[in-house]
Amino acid sequence: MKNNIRVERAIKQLTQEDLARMVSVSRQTINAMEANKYVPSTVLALKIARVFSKPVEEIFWLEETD
Amino acid sequence: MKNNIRVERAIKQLTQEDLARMVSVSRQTINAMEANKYVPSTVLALKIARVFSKPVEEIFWLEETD
DNA sequence: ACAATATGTAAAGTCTATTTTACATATTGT
DNA sequence: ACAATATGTAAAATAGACTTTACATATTGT
Repeated sequence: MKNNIRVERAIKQLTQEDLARMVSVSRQTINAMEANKYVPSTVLALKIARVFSKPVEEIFWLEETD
Repeated sequence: MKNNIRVERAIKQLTQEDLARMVSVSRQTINAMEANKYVPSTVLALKIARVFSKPVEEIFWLEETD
């Protein structure tokens, strides 16, 4: 699975720490997600999508290998 | 977080085991999700939404407590 | 009623999401 | 250039996602 978080964050001019606070996780969690180091929970995906006012599918998408 | 999986599954006339196979998890995983016993990964949410041809947000939604 | 299928649930195990702390490097503003 | 802010990353710890096995109950079709 891949994601667009870094781009969406740039559009909204949010730092990793800003976003982390908005969705109640640590900054390292945001950093690791952007680096595709792990798959977030659905709760976190819904919260992030809500911050960016976009559907989950526009921010996270499956790859062949998923 | 809550979900609609049982309803969507009924609409498509799929058993828990059918759905489990389609998204490559165990039947107990589907059963536990329907019973709100845990929050699935985003990969699993995307796969389930794809099976039902609906956006993730129409199948999973945040509660106040999330 | 009987047989087959579907669902509920539980326990133990594995794997991985997420946190905390800490430090190094990169970027930005003045 | 300097100071402040932002990002990368790592290690150890905790919590929770997901599996496997197993059994009990409920539902459905004949």
